[in-house]
Amino acid sequence: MKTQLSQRQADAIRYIRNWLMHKGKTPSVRELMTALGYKSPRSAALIIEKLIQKGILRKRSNGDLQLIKDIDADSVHARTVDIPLVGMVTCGVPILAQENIEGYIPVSVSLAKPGFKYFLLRAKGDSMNKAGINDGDLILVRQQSTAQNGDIVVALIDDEATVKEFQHRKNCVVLMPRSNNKSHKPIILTENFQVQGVAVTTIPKLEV
Amino acid sequence: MKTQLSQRQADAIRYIRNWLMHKGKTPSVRELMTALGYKSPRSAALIIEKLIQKGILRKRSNGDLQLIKDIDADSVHARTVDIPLVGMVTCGVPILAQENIEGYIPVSVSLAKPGFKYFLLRAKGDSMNKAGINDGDLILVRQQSTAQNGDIVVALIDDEATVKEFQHRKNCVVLMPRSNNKSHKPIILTENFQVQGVAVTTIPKLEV
DNA sequence: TACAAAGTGTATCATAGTGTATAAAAAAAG
DNA sequence: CTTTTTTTATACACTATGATACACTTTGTA
Repeated sequence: MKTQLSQRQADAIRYIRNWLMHKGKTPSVRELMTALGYKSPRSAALIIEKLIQKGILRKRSNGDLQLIKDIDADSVHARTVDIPLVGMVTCGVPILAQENIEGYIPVSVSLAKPGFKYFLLRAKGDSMNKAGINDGDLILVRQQSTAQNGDIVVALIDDEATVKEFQHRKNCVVLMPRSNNKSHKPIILTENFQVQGVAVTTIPKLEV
Repeated sequence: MKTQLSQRQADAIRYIRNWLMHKGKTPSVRELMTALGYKSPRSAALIIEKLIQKGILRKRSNGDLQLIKDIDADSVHARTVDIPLVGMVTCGVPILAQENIEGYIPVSVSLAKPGFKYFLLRAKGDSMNKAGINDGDLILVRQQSTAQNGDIVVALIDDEATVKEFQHRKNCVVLMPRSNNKSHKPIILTENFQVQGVAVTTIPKLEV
């Protein structure tokens, strides 16, 4: 399988993959156009035609595009998707709102699997250091509103992104710290609260 | 192999090699024409045909030219080895596959030591300028699949040869940019990915 | 409901650059 | 001089790109 791709075509595939990951659909011709630096929709349409011809894209009956044989994450050819890095959480706003996103970091698709939404969160404090999460680490979080007992979850408590261990009790939810610092206390919540996501991996602090 | 070359043919090879090293492609027929002082594209095309006939150039299936061997390599006193120059990376194929090699460039054996495999790669962008690697520089890479923390490695990320600093963390691998441009982000990968090689030297871009 | 605005994919035509081919002109060799 | 080789001047087909237009769908609003 030796598919000769031009630079533009490779850029297009990566752009489409990211768009799929974050918005759940493929970009329009004009969005691809501006993203690739073209000035005519025709040029982007031609790129798409070429990719369809090469069997990488497919056009469904309803006109939508589908990315076919892209996701083969072998160890030699690493593929990545851009995951938003959430910095400070702004009050009263969804955690993934534009104003909370500091930037996008490429993450291997073997960590951030297409089909789910992820974000990266910078850990603060030492409330989870027994779980290997220390101040400044990056936490890769899969966005979902449900959790199992023992999961490390991200929750919005008092307009702050909190990382704790999830424990569902008889009629309430407890968020447990995992720290050797005794000053951190469990947080007790009612059952009808929502988690923002579940931690998948942590990346030790990157000194930049 | 004593290939007798006319002056014009030798000039053409030098010109083509410079284009390969600095622009990453072979010149068009008309550019060769003006460079050699011809006034008709036919003349330059004839030169190319002759060089193909002598086995110095090769025409690929897609029409691009490839520099098979370099004239300097014929000179006995020059203690050089021909190192493949890798251009666009074809997806799903080893980085040193024939279709990725634009040509061969003579490099001193004091840099490319016999016993290892090397290739040359053209740096793109400014993501490593703090490490002294700037856009357009040629990077001499020793081919190997292991790396130490802090090594400047070449990896295949999203069908592109990426040059970054290698950092192995607890449960993942991070490729760090070394730039004073903040827009470059680290790339987060899993442990089961392979490095293509380690940068040995960089050859700064020269003006043509 | 009706209508306007914006966004969608697609098509048309023009332009510039590409490699290549043809035949005439010029130069070199006999 | 004639013959052969090299160089020139064009022409042709092909590709990539750009500017623009057209019909269609969605969406918000009156």
